[in-house]
Amino acid sequence: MKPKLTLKKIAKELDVSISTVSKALRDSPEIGEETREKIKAFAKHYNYKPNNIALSLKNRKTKTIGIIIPEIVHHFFTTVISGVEKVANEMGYNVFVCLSDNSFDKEVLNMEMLANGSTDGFILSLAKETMQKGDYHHLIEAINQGMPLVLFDRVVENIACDKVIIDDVAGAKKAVQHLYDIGCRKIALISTVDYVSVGKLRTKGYKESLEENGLVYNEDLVLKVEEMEDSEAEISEFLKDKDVDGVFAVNEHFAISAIKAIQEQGKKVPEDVSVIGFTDGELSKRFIPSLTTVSQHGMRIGEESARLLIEKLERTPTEEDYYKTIIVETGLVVRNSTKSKK
Amino acid sequence: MKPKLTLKKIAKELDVSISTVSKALRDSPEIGEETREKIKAFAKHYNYKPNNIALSLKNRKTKTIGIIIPEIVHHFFTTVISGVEKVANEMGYNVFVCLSDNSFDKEVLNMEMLANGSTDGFILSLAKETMQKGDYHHLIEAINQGMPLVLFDRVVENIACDKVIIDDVAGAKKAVQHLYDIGCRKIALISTVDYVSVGKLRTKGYKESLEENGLVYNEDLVLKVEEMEDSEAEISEFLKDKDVDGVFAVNEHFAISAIKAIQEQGKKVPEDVSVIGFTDGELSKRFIPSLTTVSQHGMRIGEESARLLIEKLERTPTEEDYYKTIIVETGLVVRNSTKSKK
DNA sequence: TACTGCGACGAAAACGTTTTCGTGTTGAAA
DNA sequence: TTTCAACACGAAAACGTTTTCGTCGCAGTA
Repeated sequence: MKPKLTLKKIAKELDVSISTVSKALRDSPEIGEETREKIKAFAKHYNYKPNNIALSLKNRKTKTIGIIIPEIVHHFFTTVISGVEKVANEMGYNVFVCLSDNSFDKEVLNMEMLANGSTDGFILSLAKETMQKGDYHHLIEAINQGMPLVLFDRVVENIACDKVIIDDVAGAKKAVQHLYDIGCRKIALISTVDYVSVGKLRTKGYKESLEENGLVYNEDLVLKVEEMEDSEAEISEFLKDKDVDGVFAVNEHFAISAIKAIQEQGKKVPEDVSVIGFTDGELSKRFIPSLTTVSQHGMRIGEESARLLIEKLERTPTEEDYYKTIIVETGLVVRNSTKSKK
Repeated sequence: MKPKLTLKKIAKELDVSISTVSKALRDSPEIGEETREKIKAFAKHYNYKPNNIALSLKNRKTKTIGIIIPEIVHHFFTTVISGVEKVANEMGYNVFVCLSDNSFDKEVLNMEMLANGSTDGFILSLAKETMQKGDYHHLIEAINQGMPLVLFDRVVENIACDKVIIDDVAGAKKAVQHLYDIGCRKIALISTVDYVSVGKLRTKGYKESLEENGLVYNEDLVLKVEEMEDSEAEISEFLKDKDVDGVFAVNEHFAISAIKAIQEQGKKVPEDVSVIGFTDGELSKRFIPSLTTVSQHGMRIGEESARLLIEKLERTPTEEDYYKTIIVETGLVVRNSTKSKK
């Protein structure tokens, strides 16, 4: 109900000037001890808090970073957020999360919104629609305007900014290699359509690992799921009567759908077919059988992204500009959806 | 690289005054057509976008609402966010998401941050630690300062603000009634500690439903889980050799832990024991057996919350102030973790 | 000619800060 | 007594907008 205390009101109340109040509160030696204490006591008593907006306008910086993610249901993204928050808070920054819902328009809108003063820079994982369109003008514009940008996970090559990614190829190879090691020889791949960079790269890793182990790549064993919504039916159809002993899925949802399909055919996981996923989420941990997965260390990705961004923010603009790409190692978490080594 | 176009720069460039530029861009009839077109063309060409911070400062409103949630891993909260975003965007508002990580301090920090100009109001679900402490001074302060506040899900009684909740008691009764209807007579409850309001209320519903059906409340059949981390072990211990034919768990994690424990004892779900959860998340849908749950309609909760908040924001302050509590109906989603009716 | 009215634009205040640069009052040194 | 620091404080600009209220010139009217 009280209309917020300002410097001006304090000044009026205590019959001093605004500048005196400001200086007193910031412990300037310019102000006499008596006045200073009086002002500070008053401010404390009435719980004065400086107006952030005014500060931002004055300083031309907001001490805030934005993170735009395509969807929030993926556990991976939530861990990234945690990582970003962690280091941002340590460095005195606040974090605003925005969702693009995988929509190009919403991504652009969010960026414009954040770029017009609300934040000092942002961290972004591209929306699926954006990658499909291949339209990155909004990124370039932001960069040109001097907004630092860090891309993570779903990135695109020729944009001049820092990037934090995992080695999808290596991760996929790790997964397929593990399947090979436990004896699988007929290994299927369930991936996403190719314009999602991770789908493409993980497919590449799958191929390479097959080759390295002397297996041949067989198109019949590869499914590229189009629609997330119908993925379950599509996967079930794909696996029907297929002679496989291992499945590598590029995310945990696909992996679970695969397990269900396999069980419905009367086969057992992992005895008859071993299944391995990507992204270590809640589902992977708690499903029965629990899933062997390639873990992405979302937390670390978030931390690195935030570190890169803040580093850039706090550098004097005269320093040389160059861009880094940080690759965060993947790990392999072995659980019960794959046979044990023989 | 270019230091952002401002009204002042446009004015200088075109040799008119700042006010003229501002008016021209807002299509004021005060400005002659020729000048107006010239200015608009220039602005468009150089992609002028007004500075949000300056606007916020001037208008004393940000057209932004904040939502603070305790944790992001619960699918329920993510659906609430979606709901909030949906109606907020429709009404021309932006949404900032902040996490309290269930920590009291972080909740207070987030609120102060958001209250100092960044947002016009917020939507909040209380952190566990806050409810445990019972310290709500930060809420009261915010309200006193004229920041509208909407609480959802984890609310507290005597705070003067709008609230959006589900009828936890009724939802719990629905669940237990369903167990009764399919023939269960020895029904266990797995709940949280009582200071989490939902735990308390759902326990109440459990009791009431037992009574209504002529069953007696038996403390031995009730577990209040203390630590989320060790919940699995705790639940397993609790169910050991316990003679039950139905389990009502107040969230999906507990429900799944219960199913695991039951299966480990060599019993079958749902043949020997029926299990029902609360909150309809990803896990419930995809677990095997899929979970029968009480669904909370997070999307609608988010929508209602945003609607309430914006309504309050756009009302002239002279109008009468009173507070609503909206109760969103729960639904029962019957899946495979409960027997079918006989 | 003198007044009125209007079209087209500019000056300035305001939002809440911080900060630079005064300015007036002391007390002490010369 | 004069001069000069030191001290304690205030005025004002600046950040980027919007908006109210001029002001100026000119055409139309009496």
